[in-house]
Amino acid sequence: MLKKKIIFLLGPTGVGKSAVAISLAKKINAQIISCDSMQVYRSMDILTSKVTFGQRKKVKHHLIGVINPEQEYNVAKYRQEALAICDKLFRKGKIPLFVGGSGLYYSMIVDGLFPAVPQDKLIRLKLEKQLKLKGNKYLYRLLTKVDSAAAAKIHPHDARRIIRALEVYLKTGTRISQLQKNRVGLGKEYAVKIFGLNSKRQSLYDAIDQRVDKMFNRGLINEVKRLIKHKLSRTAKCAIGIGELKGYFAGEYSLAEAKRLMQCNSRHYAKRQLTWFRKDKRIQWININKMETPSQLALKLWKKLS
RNA sequence: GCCGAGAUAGCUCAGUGGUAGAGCGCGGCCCUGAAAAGGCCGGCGUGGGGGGUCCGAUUCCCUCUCUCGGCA
Repeated sequence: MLKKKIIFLLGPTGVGKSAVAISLAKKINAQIISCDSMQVYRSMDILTSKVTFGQRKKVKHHLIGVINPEQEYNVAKYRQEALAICDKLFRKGKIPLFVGGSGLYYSMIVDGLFPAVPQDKLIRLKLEKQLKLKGNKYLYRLLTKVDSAAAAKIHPHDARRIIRALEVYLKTGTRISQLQKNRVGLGKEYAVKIFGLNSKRQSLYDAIDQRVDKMFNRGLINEVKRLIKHKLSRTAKCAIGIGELKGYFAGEYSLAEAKRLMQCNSRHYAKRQLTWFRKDKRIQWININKMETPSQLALKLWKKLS
């Protein structure tokens, strides 16, 4: 039986994945599935550097602008939706091309998520309250008692992960460290190709700085002004640019400073993405050295698909 | 030209007669239902040049250069 092809194109923010992906998709009759935790939101087009509608007409893009920014989103939802789209594409004889930079989302598609233990609002609230009252040391000690393996992996300051681990234990009576062993990723029926796009650090940072400049020229300020009239979900409001511009709107600092902060935070983000991807030895890296066009890069990738 | 202040990490600046720190930046790392989030680790240095005092100078003295104020 012929294996089902799935292709991933990963890389840090601003490296130029989108254009390459479109060019590649056209060559191989693929459709693009975004692998981006922020582009799933509507009304955040400039902010998250979505590809234009015109470009999206050339190649069908999935999971871009499908969620209301007032709603929360997470990996589990993403995985479910992305895999459903994958199946649909296979039935149509199309190749799914995942494109994005959200390392966790990528990893949960390829390597799987442990059996469903969704968030539990009540348990969460209780734990968050305890965190405020008694501090993270208290919660960490609690975790050490119920799941020492998880505690060993989590830093005592990392409140978010401590809470999640406790939540899983309190809800199911099973340790998260135990559950994490049961991951089901993409099976043998798939032929998976994973590419990473990267460039020299300085060029990447220059590109990021320029991209933020362009966002402002395209009307970022108005977009964010419109956006923050609504009560954004705690996931949506994490997009780089919202907090930075809010500070400016509140008169805490100048517009130039807001821009500087955005550039700085985007660079930090890109650096963390690279750390995440670097350890994944399945990724075939394509380094952009010269003035290669997206279609030239796509051709390079295409040749490696053979 | 005169007077004053200063010159220390990529930037802004502390500090000390026994070869130096902080914040930011920068680098590395962790990551399983918030992931553009959250957390951890790392000082990356010809102390402006030259001379002197001293066992020893980044620190004290002299001088030069430069920068910033003020007066001309």
